[in-house]
Amino acid sequence: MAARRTARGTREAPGRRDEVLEAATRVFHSKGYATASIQDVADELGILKGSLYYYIDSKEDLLFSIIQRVHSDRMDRLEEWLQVEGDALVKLRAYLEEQVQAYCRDVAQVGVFLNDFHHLSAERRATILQERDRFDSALRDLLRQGVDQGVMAADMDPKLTAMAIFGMMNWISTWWRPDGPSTPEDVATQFTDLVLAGVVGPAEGTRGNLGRRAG
Amino acid sequence: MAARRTARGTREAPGRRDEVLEAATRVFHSKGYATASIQDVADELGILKGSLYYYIDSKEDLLFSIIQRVHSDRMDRLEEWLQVEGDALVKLRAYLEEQVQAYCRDVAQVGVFLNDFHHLSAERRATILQERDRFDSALRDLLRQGVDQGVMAADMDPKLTAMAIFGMMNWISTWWRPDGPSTPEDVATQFTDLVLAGVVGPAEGTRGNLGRRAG
DNA sequence: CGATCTACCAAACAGCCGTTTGGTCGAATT
DNA sequence: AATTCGACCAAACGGCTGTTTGGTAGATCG
Repeated sequence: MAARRTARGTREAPGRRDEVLEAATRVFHSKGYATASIQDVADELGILKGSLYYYIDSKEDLLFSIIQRVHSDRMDRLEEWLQVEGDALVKLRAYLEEQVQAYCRDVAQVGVFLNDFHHLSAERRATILQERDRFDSALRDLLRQGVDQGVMAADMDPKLTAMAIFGMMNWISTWWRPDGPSTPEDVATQFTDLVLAGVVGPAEGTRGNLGRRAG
Repeated sequence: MAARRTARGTREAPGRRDEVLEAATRVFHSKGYATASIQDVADELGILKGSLYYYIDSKEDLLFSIIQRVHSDRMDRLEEWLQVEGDALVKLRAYLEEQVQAYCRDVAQVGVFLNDFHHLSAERRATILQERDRFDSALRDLLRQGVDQGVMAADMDPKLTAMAIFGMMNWISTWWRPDGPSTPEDVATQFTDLVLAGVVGPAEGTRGNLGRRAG
């Protein structure tokens, strides 16, 4: 079996540790990190709460492990997306379809990431916030490019529009359920169509005149 | 001074009690209900934590008072909005401009309502959920009418589009700050224009073809 | 002037929290 | 066969939590 060092700190059997993380993810997602107790996580696994400390260092460490995992997944998807070629509309469509589907598929992890992010220690929060800024500005930059290229409405504000898009995506974790009526594809299609048409704006007249009574 | 009954349970001096609610709202909004302690609220007011019980019955009672207040405000705005006349696009514009601005102006209260709603007792939660359903379905119904009237895209799904709109509105409480760069009017304008153009869809061709490569 | 009421303080309460320590028991290794 | 190791149990720890109780200085009132 070759050299099989069981050195301290080396995670050798990833199986059980992953089960712990998954159980904690479910518990944190449904009760919230602050409300959920170590006891709750232990119950979900069927062991005593003290036994959990065989796998974790602290409760916050458990949260960090979960968040780090989703976060790096999300950053990986961003890197891949940056390779997409085409104009701003093509890239925006690719971004939304991929991202929205992922937000549904990993709904529990994403939910913990978004809701309980601020329970991390200051240093850990800062580490992740730094990368998260890259994530946020990527969308803003894309929208700005769309305006500059003339394919999106001239009076569209990239910053606020980005917040609107993040809002509808981030909110997914609060209502979407895998056993619900809508598939990840359904959500992605509807959200994408809404935003795409939205940033382009109406064909007739200026953007802000839809649904406005003559004046 | 006429009859000035100081009957038990009658809130006679609304001043200080309101200060308590406002302090709790600030604390709950920034730390979250579960994390925030009665101690934190007392510190914000500059009194001892035991003294708080002169004004409240329990911590959950405090939360309920806050939530009930925002909730009834929101329902009041809904009632007023139901009186607006015009086609679906006119009504949607009125809805968004009013709602988005209110979500900014009462950002702390709305934040507590959305984030800590699930910490209420089961009965209280059920009471509010019932009315909240009316709130949610009002927007869904409006979108459905828009499709039926032919002023909105035929392939737009009212349920999912409503969730997208709620998402961008509800997310406001997590990022918008009164001392930030954008005014409530800015946000309302951008969000409204985005959604209005979005639900109508692009003029040329079908809705789903924007930003899609030929195939 | 005495009584009542308002708005708090001071101190304690039980209960749950995250965490630590020491032990156990079967399986794997040597 | 002896030892080590992985995976957990059992029980305790101090600390903080929400809440209660009893008291009190000052304003108000009759």
